[in-house]
Amino acid sequence: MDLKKLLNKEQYEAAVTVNGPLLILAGAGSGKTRVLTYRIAHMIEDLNIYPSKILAITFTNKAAGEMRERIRGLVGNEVDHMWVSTFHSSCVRILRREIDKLGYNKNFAIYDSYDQKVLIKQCMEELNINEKDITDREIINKIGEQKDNLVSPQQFKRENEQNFRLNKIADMYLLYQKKLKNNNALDFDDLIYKTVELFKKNEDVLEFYQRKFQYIMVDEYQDTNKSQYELVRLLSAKQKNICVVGDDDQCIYAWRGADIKNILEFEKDYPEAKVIKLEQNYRSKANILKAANEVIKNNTYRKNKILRTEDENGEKIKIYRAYSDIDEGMYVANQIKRFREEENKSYKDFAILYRTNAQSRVFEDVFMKSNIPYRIIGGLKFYDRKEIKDIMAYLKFINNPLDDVSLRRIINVPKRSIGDATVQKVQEFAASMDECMYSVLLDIEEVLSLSARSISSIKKFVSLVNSFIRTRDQVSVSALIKEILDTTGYLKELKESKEIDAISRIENLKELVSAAVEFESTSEDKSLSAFLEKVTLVSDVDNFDEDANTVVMMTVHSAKGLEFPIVFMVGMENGIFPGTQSLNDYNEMEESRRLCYVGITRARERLYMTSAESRRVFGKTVSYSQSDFIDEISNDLKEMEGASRRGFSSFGNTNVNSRTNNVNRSINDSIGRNSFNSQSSSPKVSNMAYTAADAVNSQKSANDLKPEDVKAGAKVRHSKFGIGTIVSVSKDGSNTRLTIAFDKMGIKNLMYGVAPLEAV
DNA sequence: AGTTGAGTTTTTTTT
DNA sequence: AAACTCAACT
Repeated sequence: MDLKKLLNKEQYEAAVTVNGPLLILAGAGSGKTRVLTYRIAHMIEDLNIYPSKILAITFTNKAAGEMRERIRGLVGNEVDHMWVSTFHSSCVRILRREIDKLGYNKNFAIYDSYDQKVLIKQCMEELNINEKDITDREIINKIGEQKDNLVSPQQFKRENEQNFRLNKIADMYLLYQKKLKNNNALDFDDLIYKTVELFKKNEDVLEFYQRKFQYIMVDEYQDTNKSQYELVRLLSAKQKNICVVGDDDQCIYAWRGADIKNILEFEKDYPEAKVIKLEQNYRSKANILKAANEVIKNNTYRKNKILRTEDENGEKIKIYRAYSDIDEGMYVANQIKRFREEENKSYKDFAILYRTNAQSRVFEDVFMKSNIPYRIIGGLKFYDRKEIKDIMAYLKFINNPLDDVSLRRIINVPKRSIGDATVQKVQEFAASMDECMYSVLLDIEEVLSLSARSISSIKKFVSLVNSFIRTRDQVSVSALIKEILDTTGYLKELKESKEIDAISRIENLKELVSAAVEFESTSEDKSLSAFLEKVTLVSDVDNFDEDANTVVMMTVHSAKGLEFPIVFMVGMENGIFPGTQSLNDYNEMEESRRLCYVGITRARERLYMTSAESRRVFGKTVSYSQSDFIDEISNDLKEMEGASRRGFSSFGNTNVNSRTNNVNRSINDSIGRNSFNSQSSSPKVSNMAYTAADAVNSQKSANDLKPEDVKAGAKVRHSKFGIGTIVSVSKDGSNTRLTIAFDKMGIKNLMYGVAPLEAV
């Protein structure tokens, strides 16, 4: 293979460095998948390395599938002997073979976050923990954090016995793990944690996999957490043929335990490591790339790296400040229509990227009305729908009858007169015998406190599920699903139901059957557990089909690894992106900025960044200033788009009618924050359109509270909150934030120069 | 056992 | 604004 012709100098260097530790710092769009693909092909074709000795770990199943196909294009079906998969899938594959060594059964269930929550609630009940004292979410997060960091329940308990709250959570962690094991189930974090545990406790098993995987590659290394780091370290410890690829600037999963240190300190872990930087970008026009560089350089904790391109500048980045969230949506819709008419673009050329899933709603409404076909990636997934979850619970239980969580979900669905009270008794009896509920159901007569009627209902249920369990290995998954739908009466109940969405639910169930049929025709392993695994571990992006001709909407997180000709980053407002949580936390702010960097670098040709002066959040109207990230892009790279606003004539118009003024003022008053400070506070933005907002602002700056009056201890009057005392003053960029304790209204955070304040 | 209604909470981001 | 929870009522 003539790699020198196919790759640039750095890429070539990276592809032919096969032995020893290698860190590839690959900027966005620098062709790292290309490098990895050729690297592997080179290993197989030129160096005659057995494909089965190579392990390639990617971040998503989609990335894995794509890489596999690209390698197949180079080396043919040899690729099928290689492991190309995500951390989670690889671990499942290992655990399916070895987990009995940890005392689990090989057909273990994988609990998704829903199952996890149910089990946590059960634990809370048993330990008498009130939701009001510690929320289930806090507990789930804390336990997840421990698993990401490889802290066992025992260790966590030992370390926190002094702390009342953490000690309680430690008890929860202990009980939760015990229950998981009783249910023969692992949660997402366990998949990694237990694999590491397996390797640490069974040297022979570790050695086997060390010998098997002599060459290891990890993509998106910046997003690995401690447990994933440890897994890779263990596997590569013997051969040290470890190649990691990543971009510290794209680390956006710190909240999930991703440790940016893993990449920044790779050279410390492996002093003999070779480091190669890929800084040549092949994706975006120069202006977009420059903007990305300008934004990210504001971060301090990073490797210095500047992306460059030989491509032309291209269009400037378009900035649009909408009047409202709906206006923002219409603006985007109009741009899409215009591009289609004037430049002959197709729908699939556009992506709408936002910070949170909830933001998709407005765009859905607008696009629906404007007849723009769209798809949403993420949010409520197909497999999260109630009817799908019900049937999936049947399948999970049939596959693993120890699974009490699934059993409880299906035992009275559809209605078969086994009420909560009955289930509760069974559950308690099972707990007292330290057995799973199913085994109690099998000998239901032993539970003395049940009525004859309950017992007969349960017996019917048991014979029903037993028939499923018997046919489990005889029939295909799709046939099993159909049988469940029929013999349980689930479908019948839906058909007779008067509920409005019954029809769409039936449609969804049909789709589930098709999904199973599709699985049967494509998957090598056609077993029930393979199906369940696939469904549980597949993310929404994995199903993203770039050929379907629709506009696509997703979070910036989901967009990682993807690219689009025209990208709209919407909701670019302080309070959303960066979110309120980030505004006062340095690390969060840096992560937000990295996320912004990821968003910008998704664009190939055109980038739009839009915001709105007012929007509805939680049913309330709020107004946020334009994102500081936009200010970080210099003026010669961006231009303000059409300042046309309904209700205003805008350019240079400082003559604002008083009605508008009052409306804006009351919005600001109600949230104690200025929506317009960004423009007025950035004098460097010179050639941008003057808007009504500026007039409001200049008017307001003439308020009665003089700069010398702004100090802690000073008494002030607010037009709405009354008299208060300034508690603290803090500079935040070009804004001055005041914390004021009002006599009647409590403590508020307000912005000086914006809030209607006067000295007292 | 199931339904209604008041009250509460939700938003980060995902395998 | 919508979804969810909990309790009191049929």
